[in-house]
Amino acid sequence: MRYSRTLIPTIKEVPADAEIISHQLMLRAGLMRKVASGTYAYLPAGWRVLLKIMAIVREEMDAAGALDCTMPMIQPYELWQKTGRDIDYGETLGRFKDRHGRMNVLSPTAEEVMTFVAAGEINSYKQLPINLYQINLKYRDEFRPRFGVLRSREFIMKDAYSFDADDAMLDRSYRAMYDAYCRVFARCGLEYVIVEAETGEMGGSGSHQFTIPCENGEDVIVHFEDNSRAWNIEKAPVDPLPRPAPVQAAAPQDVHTPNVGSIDSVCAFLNAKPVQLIKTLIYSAGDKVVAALVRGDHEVNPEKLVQAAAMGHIELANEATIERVTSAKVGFAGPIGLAGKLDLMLIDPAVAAMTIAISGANKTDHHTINVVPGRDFALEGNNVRVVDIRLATEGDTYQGRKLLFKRGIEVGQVFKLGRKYSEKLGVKFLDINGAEQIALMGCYGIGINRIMASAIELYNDADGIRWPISIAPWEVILTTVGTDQPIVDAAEKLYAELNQLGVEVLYDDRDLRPGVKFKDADLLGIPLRATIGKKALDQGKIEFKPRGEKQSTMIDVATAARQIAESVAAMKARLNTK
RNA sequence: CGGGGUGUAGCUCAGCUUGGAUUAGAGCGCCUGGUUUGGGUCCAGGAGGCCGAAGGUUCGAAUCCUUUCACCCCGACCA
Repeated sequence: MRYSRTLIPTIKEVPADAEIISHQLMLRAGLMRKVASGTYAYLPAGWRVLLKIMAIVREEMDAAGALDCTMPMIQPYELWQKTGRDIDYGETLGRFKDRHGRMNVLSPTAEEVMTFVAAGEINSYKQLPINLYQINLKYRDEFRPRFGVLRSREFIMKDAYSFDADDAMLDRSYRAMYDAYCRVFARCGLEYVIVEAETGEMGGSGSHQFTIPCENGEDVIVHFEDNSRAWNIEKAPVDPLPRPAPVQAAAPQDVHTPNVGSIDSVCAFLNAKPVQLIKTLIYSAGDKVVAALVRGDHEVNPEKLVQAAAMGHIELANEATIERVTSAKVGFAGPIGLAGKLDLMLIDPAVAAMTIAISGANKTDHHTINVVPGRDFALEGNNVRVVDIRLATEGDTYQGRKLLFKRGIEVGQVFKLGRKYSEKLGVKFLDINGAEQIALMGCYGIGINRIMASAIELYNDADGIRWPISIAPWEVILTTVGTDQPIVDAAEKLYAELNQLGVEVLYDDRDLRPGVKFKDADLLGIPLRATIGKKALDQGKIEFKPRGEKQSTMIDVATAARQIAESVAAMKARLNTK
């Protein structure tokens, strides 16, 4: 590709509305432009990067036996109603009515269609296992798109769906994807961490996330110091605190705390610390009401809560429900005498481990002091249980080992879905005995754009991007200094030779000062640069230099193309075998 | 959806508090001519704006008021 004939609109200044480095560099290097909040146009150089990432993903998926296909982006709403995800997804699900008044969904993911299609075609155990995948645009009407391409409304995802006859087969399908993902991210040149994850709205029984640790990540990774295990914050387990020996304490007593509802204001008013408080949160699950008790300085982990409650979709109760259950305004719920008015009360072990606590009094503008868990409210009972329902905090332990936190970007996730979708959409087959069975499923996603952005987050310097060669828009940039005929002739010849050898080369043939061309080359982040200038060329040499290194080596014009091609191959091989 | 902020040239921004001599500006980018050629040359000339939109106040509005839209940040939410 000749630089003068392509469109790579680099800019010197940092765009005002780009906060994180990958977003800034993608704009500055002319890879993309914003069209609206959360939607981007990819320009030629940026699109080349995405194409290369997709090619790697395809190769590894194909090698793992998955089958490339494509599903419609516009899907009938009824499919989503069948699985209940029209509700679960909420406002994030993009939908529109067509001219006939039919409701449609803009695909945010494709479990429903893929399962629907599979249901029509799968009817024998002989067809299993099978794994279908696509690389396609996805749409999610995010509350708040941000961080450039990391949380956009429209993005490219590879999503694969396996259909399996039994648990062992699902395990194998899952493992094949897991291994393929390791290869994909290694080949993309990314350092990644695999974390144990929750399945969230996807449903299912097991999940791992592939995460790129970096400062600007949105996900919190909880891990052992030696990285031998890591969890998504949603999943991270914590050791329960030991139950204290019984203490002598005065009887519980209500105190007047006018208009003091939040933890902070209660602490200020009663001169207490959050650790001394019991936070009582009221949730709804359909028509059931659940209370969740955590210590004042802890947060409820919604995923753990859903698991523990086992009532399906669960959300914070509305004001009316809270007032009905607690007989008080919002902000004054407490555990004493509450269990009888609920379907379920879940108590975090850290609350059970408190000696003397402060809680809401179930009376507007009142709190109760001298609350002793186990004495003033039961820890066990028909509808009362002590169970881990909180988010881990830094300093917590698990299996006696310290838990550390770091941030990361989620670039891929694998799930065992079980029968959640196949049952509702009818993926049935006859087993070897002629008995009807419902297929087990797994689903496996990779965020293509996120790979691009996280590679930049990981590899950049003051001059710009430093692409891993496997996903760089071009492998080599050929730069001429000056426009003397011998220079141009040598460059044209080398350009032709490199193309012949299959090297992806961007030939900067522009009549610009060398400084400008070098700056553009560095900003764009092409891993190797060949420079043809008068002084060296007079001695039959050209300069060759990896991005980011000061020193260039002189190579003979005659053998330059071959040497460059060898360097490219060596760099790629290093990523492939990692 | 709550809180905060910003909309002025393609980009980054000044001007707005205190309305009028600013004929709406600067730097970068763009076009023309010259100059220069190993890390974003220099000189000269030029094109480019309903000051986000709509109402209002005023003799007079980029500037004050009201409404609205868009975008960004924090939060809530989220595979």
